[in-house]
Order: sequence, then C-alpha cells, then structure tokens
Amino acid sequence: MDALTINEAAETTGWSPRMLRYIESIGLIEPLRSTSGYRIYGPAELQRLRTLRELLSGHEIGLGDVAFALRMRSEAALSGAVGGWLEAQPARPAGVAAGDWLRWEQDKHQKLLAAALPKIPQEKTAA
Amino acid sequence: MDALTINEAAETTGWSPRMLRYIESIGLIEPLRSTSGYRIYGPAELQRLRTLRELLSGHEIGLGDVAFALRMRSEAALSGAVGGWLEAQPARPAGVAAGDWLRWEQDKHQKLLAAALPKIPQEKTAA
DNA sequence: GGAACCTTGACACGATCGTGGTAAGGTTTG
DNA sequence: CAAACCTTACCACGATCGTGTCAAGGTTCC
Repeated sequence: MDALTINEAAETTGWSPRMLRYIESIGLIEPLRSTSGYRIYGPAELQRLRTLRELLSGHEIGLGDVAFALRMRSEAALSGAVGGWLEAQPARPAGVAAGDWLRWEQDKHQKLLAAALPKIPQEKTAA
Repeated sequence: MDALTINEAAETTGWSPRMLRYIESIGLIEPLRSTSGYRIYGPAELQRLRTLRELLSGHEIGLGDVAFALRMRSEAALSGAVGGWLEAQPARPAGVAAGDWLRWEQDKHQKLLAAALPKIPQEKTAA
C-alpha cells in the first residue's frame, strides 16, 4: 500500500530510519503524520527518497547541499545575495532588487583596469 | 597601485592569509599570479572578499554553500538534477503523480536556465 | 496485556569544514 | 647576502555532518 511507516519506508528506499528522520530534520522530505504522530510515507515521498539517493551519488554532493539549494528556493533574499555575488562578471542584473548589485558593476571595471596595469612584480628583465 | 600581495590583502579585508588560500582552493576568488607565482589581489578581488564576508554573516551560510552555488552555476547537469528534484515538492496530500517528474527530466535542459532565476513555481491543485 | 511498533532525545564516532600553525623552499629587495 | 616576503604541504583542533545505537516513553494490534 502507499501508507508506509518509517521502518517500512526505510526498507523500500534503502535509507535507514535514522536517516529518514535526519532528512526530515533538514527540511527535505517531510512526511505527513498520523494523529498519534507517526510518520506516514506515501508514494510521492518514497519516490523522492529514491531519487534523492540518485541525486547524491550521481553528482558529488551531500544532503547539506540539497538543503542549501532548497533554502535558495524559498529565501529570495538569500538567492539574490548569493546569485549577485557569483555574478560579478555580467553587467546586466536582470532586475532582482537587492541593493548591492551596483557594486559589481564598478568591480568589473576596476578589475579590467587592474589587469591592464602592469604593476605586477617584474621579473628579472634580461640583464 | 592596487596590486596587493596575500598578506596585504588579508590586512585590508579582514581574512587571514590562510583563509584567502582556502577561499581560492574551493574555487571562489582566484587571484591572478605574478610570473613567480605570487597571488595578486586587485580591487575587484578585495571587493569580492569583503562582500563575501557580508554574504556569509548576513545569511546563515558557509563557504561550502557558496562553493556549491558556484558549482550549480557551472555544472548544468547538477543544476538540472537538483532543480528537478526540488521541483517535486509535495506540499499537500494531493494526487501528485510521480510520473510528472520523469517527463520533467526529459526537457529539463530546456528550462535549465530559467531554473537559475529566483522564480517561484505555481502550485497546481491536483484534482 | 504484551509484543512490536512508533516517538523524541542523547551519546558516540569517523569524516569533513573552517582555521591556525609550522616547515622547507623560492623571490624580492634593501 | 640576508631579511622579509611569498609558495606548497602537512599536522592539529574544535565544530558540524552523516550515521548508528540506545533509552524512556506512547501506540497499535493480536
């Protein structure tokens, strides 16, 4: 059936019950609860648990990484700040109001100048 | 001019030289090198180092998180896989057919770029 | 009512992260 | 040349992650 308890879900997904609770604690896959508090894993949760496993092993990432990606989804400010910081190369912020974006613009220009200025330590010019 | 060595850069940014090397090792902020291998921090790098500090303290994240976000930027497969997994968030005990996910997988490459932007997905009330 | 589940907590332990330190060796420069 | 930098590489250490296990107590079901 599709209403499995934590041990049954663990059995069919390969995760340990402990891990199922941990995965829930970090915000990924939060199963419903019965009236008495028992976790209830439906087909959707089971599927997600299996694909989560693939996701982790497929690419070199951890649960914390997925949890962070989830945060980026829900926290717009976080997503904007991180995205903005990583940008620093394109000069065209799509319009995500974050406030700090304008700095990157200047950054980029300064970087170009710095790269052009050969103030870099000179090596021994042919004696 | 503004071509600082690692210790000078550390001084003005508040990071330790050790941390500057660490930050470089995880792929964030990789300064130019002089012909003899010395790291050269220009204004752009200094600025990024300072804003990185704000980024970390402002939101509750770590260097590894930013590094992961960077990976998501460059590795399309990773971004698609993680995005796809997060897409299937069962918010309610509705009839979320697990088959939709598979279809998603197929054209994820098309919506890959769109997924990078802070776009909040619509919740579809499954009948 | 008792076995077999479930719950939340806590202790534990190897692995990794975020840091610092130090050693062995090139570079720059007074 | 020697002091003062820089480089990489390694050891160390507290904190967190990923996991297991055990304890004390509710639920379910025979």
